[in-house]
Amino acid sequence: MGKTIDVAADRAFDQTKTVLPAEVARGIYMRNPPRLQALKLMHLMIATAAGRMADEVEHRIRLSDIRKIEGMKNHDRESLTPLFQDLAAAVLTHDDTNKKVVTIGGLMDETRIDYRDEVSGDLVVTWWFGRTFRRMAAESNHWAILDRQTVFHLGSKYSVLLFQHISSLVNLDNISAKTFTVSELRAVLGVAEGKLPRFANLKKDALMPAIADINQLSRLTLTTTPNKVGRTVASVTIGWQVKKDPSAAKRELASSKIGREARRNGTAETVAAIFPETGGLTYSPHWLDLKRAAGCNKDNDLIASDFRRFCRDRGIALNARNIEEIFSAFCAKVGQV
DNA sequence: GGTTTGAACGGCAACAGAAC
DNA sequence: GTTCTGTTGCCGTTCAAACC
Repeated sequence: MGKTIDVAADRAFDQTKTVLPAEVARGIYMRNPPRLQALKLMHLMIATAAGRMADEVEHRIRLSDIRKIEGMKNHDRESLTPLFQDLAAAVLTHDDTNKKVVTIGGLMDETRIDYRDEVSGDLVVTWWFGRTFRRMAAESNHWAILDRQTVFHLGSKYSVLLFQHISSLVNLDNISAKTFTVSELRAVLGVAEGKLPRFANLKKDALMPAIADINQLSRLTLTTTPNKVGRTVASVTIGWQVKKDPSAAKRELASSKIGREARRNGTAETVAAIFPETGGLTYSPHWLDLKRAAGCNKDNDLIASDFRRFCRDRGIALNARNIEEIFSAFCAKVGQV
């Protein structure tokens, strides 16, 4: 058994993260990539199975649990069926270069939607992962730990596929960029054959929106550098950095999807601020600026914990509309210590 | 000079989610 | 439940620049 299953089992309690075998995350091995909602469903199913994803067992989830996920549409039997059809059509190709064996198989074996209780508004979905997926998961020694909230909020399948691919590379030592040929990039992004035939379209409609989406909603900042042969783009280097202050992304995840693009482009106001729920202010420049402007020099960790206690005692939410004013007034009162 | 390519711009259908 | 708005995904057109 590979290490990935151990990591998934250890983290099964953590509802905010999904452990994904790197072979799946690097979707370059997946043909017929599913549409966005089906991809999110796949992440939910793998997260639900966690340390048992490689076992030949039945997994189960209720529709009501799917509906609880923010970023997932309000599904019913009719809308779920084509998504499972998508997942059933996804083909995994695993090339074991040591054994010199290529394995081709499905992600899913069988999915059943039990609608006996549909009248009450609930369904039970049971599924068995395909043998190829289970073998891949069992033998996997590399994994990606994905922030579940980010995955469910990403707005296109291109974003999800690129995010899971880059996430599987982020923790590798001494690597902070990877170069993809244009055809590899198409495979990573899951661009169907014959679609977006020109690089200009691929860039404008798939790559750049995905980069912008990931940069806005995740802990990562991605950059792209086209590598040309003459005038033709032959490959693209994608670099990544982990944000020192992810509070803007967290704020965006907590806000409405409406107007997100405008905020991304800087053509609309940013969403209301949220004071960090944990930790100090050392890596939160926005809150540090407010503290300094208020003439306060108290320790960054202490002022944060004191302010959270202050809000808790008075029933003030950390995402209150005027949280910045309240924090500024609090800092001004604390002043120099 | 013809062809290919990237960049910029816009249009349209479909869909999701918010607002009422 | 319906309407409205924002967004995605895809395609087409035009222009300029580079290539053959």
